[in-house]
Amino acid sequence: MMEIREKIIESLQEALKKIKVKKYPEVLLERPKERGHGDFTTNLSFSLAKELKKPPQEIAKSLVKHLEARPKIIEKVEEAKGFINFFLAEELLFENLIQILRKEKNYGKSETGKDKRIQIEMVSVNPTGPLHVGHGRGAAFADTLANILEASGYQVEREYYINDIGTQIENLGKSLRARYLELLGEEVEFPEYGYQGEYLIEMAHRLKDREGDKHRKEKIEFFTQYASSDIIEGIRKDLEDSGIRIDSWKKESDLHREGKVKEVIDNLKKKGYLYEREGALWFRSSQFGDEKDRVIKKKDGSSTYLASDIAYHEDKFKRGFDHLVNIWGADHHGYVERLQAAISALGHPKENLDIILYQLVKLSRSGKPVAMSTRKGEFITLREVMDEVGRDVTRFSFCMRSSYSHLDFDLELAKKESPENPVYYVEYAHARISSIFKKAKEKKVKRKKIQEIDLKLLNTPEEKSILKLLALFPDIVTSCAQNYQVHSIPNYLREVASEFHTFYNRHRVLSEDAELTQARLTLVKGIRIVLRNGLRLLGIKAPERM
RNA sequence: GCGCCUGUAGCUCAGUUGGAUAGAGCAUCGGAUUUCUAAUCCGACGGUCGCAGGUUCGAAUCCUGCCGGGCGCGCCA
Repeated sequence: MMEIREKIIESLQEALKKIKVKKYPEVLLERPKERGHGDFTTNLSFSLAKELKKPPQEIAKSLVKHLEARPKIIEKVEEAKGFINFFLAEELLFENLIQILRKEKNYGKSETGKDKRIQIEMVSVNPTGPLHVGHGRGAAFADTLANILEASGYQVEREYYINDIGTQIENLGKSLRARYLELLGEEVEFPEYGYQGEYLIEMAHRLKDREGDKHRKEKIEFFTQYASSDIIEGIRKDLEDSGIRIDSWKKESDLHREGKVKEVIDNLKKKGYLYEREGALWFRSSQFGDEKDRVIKKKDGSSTYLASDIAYHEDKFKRGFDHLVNIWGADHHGYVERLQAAISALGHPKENLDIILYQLVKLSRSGKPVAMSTRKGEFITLREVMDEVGRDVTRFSFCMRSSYSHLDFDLELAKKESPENPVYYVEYAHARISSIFKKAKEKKVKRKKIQEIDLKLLNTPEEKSILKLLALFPDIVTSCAQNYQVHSIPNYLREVASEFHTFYNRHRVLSEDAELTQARLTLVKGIRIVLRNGLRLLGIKAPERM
């Protein structure tokens, strides 16, 4: 479809020359929502009206006069209330259908990001507790976005950054130690900022069952290490079972061990962006748009989380990625500016780092709000939701909404509504088509070669409409990749499924009319390919049968 | 108090860089199948796009103010 857009824009530019307009704004084509307004439309004459001192209608009319219809592309051009509407030639849509069958798995892919390496930092939940629903949203979103970027030709690496050091992790270790000693019958005070969740009690049980009391005298480091790697293992499993791929796991502790944190601090110091005050070392982030300067090394000599994070991003750039994308929960938004400040200070163009925030999930159970806190052990885990409603529903639901929307999630409601989840509507369309092919095989319908099939027989309004819709798929994928959004994919798939179901109810694919049967089999095959490709982007199965 | 996000049908949300008559799903009501899967289809009902101004040919979309909701404002991560 991209080429068509370009061709129309080209003809418009030629027409502009003919009516002697030299200066004109960028020609924008959009897809009208009203069917009667054609397949593409432009408001060009409105933007020209002021300069030419003519009413838009008049400009549009004279442009239309000079727009030669290109028989194989444009069937009709018309002026309407100042807009110029283009109607595509049917042949183009038939040609597109052939392309869909030919490209199959590759239909929807593009080379927008060819030869570009992009890294996505995703999930990166602190290993202090299991993944909860909120994390699940971020993970599903990030994974889908990564799929979309891959489909757009980027070389994508998905990385999980593990904050495996610092006070939180220490508290985790202290908590596990307390639980463990409790089990061994010792009286211990639970740490003030300890993690109170059930999962640590279970972990302590497992430790005791496996290794008895031999860790009674062990130092905190042992428990810290044990607890965090146990939790990481759980997270790894949760992600795997959600179909979420992580290519690389990066530990914060490694950055320290490799001296990268010190290195980056020295580097900033050399550039003159650090200063001392009240015994601490500060970064002049306010010079780069942050609201105030930030501490990078504490009074006690240890470095802050920000220092590690700067080192981490410096490391990513050194690994040669052209572009970095971080998917963060919106609760981290206060952190965006200081990190971007650091990126600029280190001499990287700030456009090379995009931080995409997804809004947090507002959780409730039967209408009652649930405040989630990993520390207090109050949360609904991703695992729980997946067990209750299934992976497909979970992923589809999380990707259906814009990442900016403050999602309401009620577990009871989700359970109740999951049989009605739109994902089944889409999957069902796919299953129905598969069933048609099974039937065709049983009936021994021979498939003709595509060149021999008369696609012009696809002439009902339902068929024409589907053909147009199918042609939009590559544009949808591309625009998702450009805007770092994913929700148009589920919405689009629902539309495709909806049009298919309508078609299915009104017309038969397998009929007495052999020629028509061939044409319609081609059409539904095209639909199936688009559904499959779309579902694959979402990490959801496309069932043959339901 | 300051900052970011957000407010669209009873509910959950779309609405493509400002476009033509604001759309889906769910819910409610009514209808459709001896046919390739009824997890389907068709129809009806449902709106002051939070409120008030402004910008312009044109605003749900941009600007300002107010109101409501979420989140963040540590030498925590």
